[in-house]
This record gives sequence, structure tokens and C-alpha cells, in this order.
Amino acid sequence: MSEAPRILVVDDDPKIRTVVRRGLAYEGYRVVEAASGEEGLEKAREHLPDLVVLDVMLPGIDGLEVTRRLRSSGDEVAILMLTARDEVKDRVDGLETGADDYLVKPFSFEELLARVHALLRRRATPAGEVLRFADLELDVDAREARRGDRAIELTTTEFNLLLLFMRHPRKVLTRDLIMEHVWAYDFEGESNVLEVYVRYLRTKIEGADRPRLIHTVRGAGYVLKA
Amino acid sequence: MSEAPRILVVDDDPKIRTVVRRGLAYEGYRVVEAASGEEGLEKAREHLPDLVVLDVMLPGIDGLEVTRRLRSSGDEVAILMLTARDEVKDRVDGLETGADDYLVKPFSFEELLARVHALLRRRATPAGEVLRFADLELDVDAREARRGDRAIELTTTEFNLLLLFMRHPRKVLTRDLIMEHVWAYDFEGESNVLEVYVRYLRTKIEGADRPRLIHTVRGAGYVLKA
DNA sequence: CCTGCCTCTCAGGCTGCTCTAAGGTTCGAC
DNA sequence: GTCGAACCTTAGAGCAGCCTGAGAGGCAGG
Repeated sequence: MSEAPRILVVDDDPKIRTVVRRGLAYEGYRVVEAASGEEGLEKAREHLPDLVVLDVMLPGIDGLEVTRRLRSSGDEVAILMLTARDEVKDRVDGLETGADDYLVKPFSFEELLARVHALLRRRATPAGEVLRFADLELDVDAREARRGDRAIELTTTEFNLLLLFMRHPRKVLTRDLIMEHVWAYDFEGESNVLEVYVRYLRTKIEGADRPRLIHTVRGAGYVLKA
Repeated sequence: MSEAPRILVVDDDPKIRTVVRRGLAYEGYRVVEAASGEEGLEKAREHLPDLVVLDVMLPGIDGLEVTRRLRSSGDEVAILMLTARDEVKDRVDGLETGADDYLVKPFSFEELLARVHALLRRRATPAGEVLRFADLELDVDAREARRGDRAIELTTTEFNLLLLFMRHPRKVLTRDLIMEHVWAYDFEGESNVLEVYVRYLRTKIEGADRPRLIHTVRGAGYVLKA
């Protein structure tokens, strides 16, 4: 992603949320908070974070269930699980359920930071990554797309936009979310730059004959699907 | 390479990593560590090491798979595999998968060092090594390029730059990465020396008629491709 | 000291990428 | 059907990023 990584912190303890948020924000990350499993899932959908710091013990939907639901919807976000001391079972369950790492409470902020760094580095761009969807490929190393056997050159912005779609196929991405991720805009003003770039991408990857891949969802956003 | 060789150490045992890192650093190598297969691939991509010291047994993606992925993406980095005692099968698999040498644990640091030296020497100037891409050849011994049947003389900097491109064809190399490898700059300041040398290379290897090989990727870097 | 070569700097030029703007088209509600 | 909102399309201005040519400085060999 073009900007600072986004981290979602899910914990029902406001004290922990505050400490973690402040610390991570100070390190330059963009942080979103949630106090419950439900809220966590919602915020994850809304912001597409790069990493989720997730407490196991939560009222309602617990951390394990959140992990399960994220994974079952195809989300490959990095997950760092927080478990209470000696809850070995949680730890094991967590990793089996799909968490990427765990941290035992109580922890120092430095410990958390070290793991966050490690996970983000690992997740960022797995080496030699080639993303595929239908007959469309995106070679991250070469910054080049391919459809069938036709190579397609992309500009930086086109590449970033397609990368976002390819990382979240079959998911409707709202305009706001896309703007935030690709353009890092917060802004209020109007601009149709997104529509323009969707068109650029479409003309490049959807040759005259090929079926449409980037579909418009009126009133919502766009979605990559067959 | 113009500077001290870069070595990537991939092992999940922190003790081994520390011993190997310290020892190799003391010998003047630049060392990068990784604790898992995923991290290893990521670091390899980020730093383009000259040699990888790679444990077979790793959580997640194991050493054999790491080797396979490196090789399949065209990476010709030297690979020294570490295998547990008597895991003869690993050894065989390792060499078949593309490793260049192996070392059985437990080993003394001197044994490791000897093999590292041997591999790097072999890599540095394998007798008559000639790199090829499209109709371009780079004779490492003679420090000379050829395109078609026309011989091309290169200065040291030109050679180092072209060598980097030839070792990583079809990969977009960022300006920062190139600067680090060819000029060993850390620096913040501006300089267009890279652009100047890309131009020198282009005028030498891309005669009037021949198609372009070193392509500019605006906002990203350069890439060697047909 | 002079000469030739290599490296790097500088300034100005140019390309093509990004974004805006304005008009056109489609969609869905009624 | 009618109308407004949402989205599409096209063209082009502006400018960051890259290219180019000239030359200064340094170093090695004669």
C-alpha cells in the first residue's frame, strides 16, 4: 500500500486500547479501535486494515470467532492475538484458527511493537508474489499485469488500484475506502479521479472481447468479479 | 558486487542466527536475518543478497520450498542449506531443489565460513560465467558485454549496474535499491547519477536499431525486459 | 606536467502521468 | 415516461520525474 499501514485494535479494555493506539500512532501507523468482536468485524470491513491486534477474551463474539469469520470471508489480514497469561489453550486455538502470532498479557509496548513490525514486514509483499483472479494476473515484482498471454503495462496509480482490487476480490470496495487506500485522501471535496482511473484500468484489462472484471455497484462502489 | 557481500540467514532458532550473524559480520559481510520462510523470502526480495544460509526445518514455508520459490522467480543467489544430522533425504532433496551446498548440524562456525567463502568465490567469478538476457550477454570474467556479435566495453560502474540488472531480469528495481547496491549510498541528498549511468548503458547496449532493454518505470525505478 | 579516462554535478528540456472539468449516459424511483 | 443522481467519457493543462548534454574534478600513466 502506498501509505502508512492501518492497524485495527480490538479489545474491550479501554486502557489497553488507549495505550496501544497512542503508541502505534506515534510510530506512524494509522489506528482504528473497536471495543467488541462485532465492532471489530465491522471496522475491518470498513477500513481493510493491514493488521488486527485482537484480544481473545471479548464480550459477545470472542477473538477466536472473529479470526474464524475474517478468514472464512477470505480476508488474509495479519492477525496478532492477545491472550491472558497461561491460557495455553487459547494460544494453540488461536494459531490453529488462523492467527499469525500471539502475545501473552501483560506485555510491554516494545514487545508488541516488535511483533507488529515483524508481521507487517512478512505480510507486506510476499516475495515473487503473483496475484491471480480469473484469467487476470498481477506480477508485483514486475509491476505488470497479464490477461491471457497479453502483457499489460500499468502506471503507478493504475497498479496501486488494481493491487487493491486483486487483494480483495469479490468484495465491494466503497469509493471512500478506495480513495483512502490509493490516494490517501481524507478530503471532503469532490473529484472524479477514481472513476477516471477505473476507466483506464478497464480499457487496459478488459479488451474489447474479454468480459468485464471491475463492476460498478451503484451507490456503493466497485467490485472485482467474473 | 562493488561492496561487501550480503548474506541472508534464515533459521527459526535465535541462537543459531545470532552465532552466524556475529561471526559473518566479524568477517566483514553484511548480514540480514529472518526467522521464517516467509520472512526469508521477503528479506531476499528486499535486499537481494549474494548468498542465503537456509535451514531446512522452518515453521510454515520450509527451506526446500523457499529454495524452490527463489529459483522459480529466476533468482540465482547462492544457497547454503542447513540440515539436521542424518536427514540424508533432506540433503538430496535440497540439492535437487536448487541449493548449491549443504551443511549438517551441528557444525562449527569455521566449517560454515569455509563453505560460505567457497560459494561466494564460485559465484563471484565462476570461470567463464556469462549472463544472458535476450540477445544481450555479459561476460563476468572479461567485464565485457556483447549484443549480437558487437563487443561492448564497460567501465566499472557501468558493469556493476548492468550486472545488477542481469541478475534480476524482469524485476522492477527501485532507485533506492540500485543506489544501495551499486553506489553503497545511504544518503538523503539528491543526485541524478543513476539516471546518468542508465543513459550511458542505454547508449552502449541499445544501438540505434536494437529495441530497448532497460525500461523506466515512472515513480518506481527501472526494469530489464524485452 | 600533460593526457586520457572515469565519475559525478548541474541546468534546462521534455515526456507522459495525474487530475480537472464539462458534457454525456445510464439507472432507479416515482 | 420523467427526472435527478450517480456514473462514464473525453480532452487537455500542469507539473513531477526523468532525460540530456556539457563540463568540472580527480586520478593514473606517461
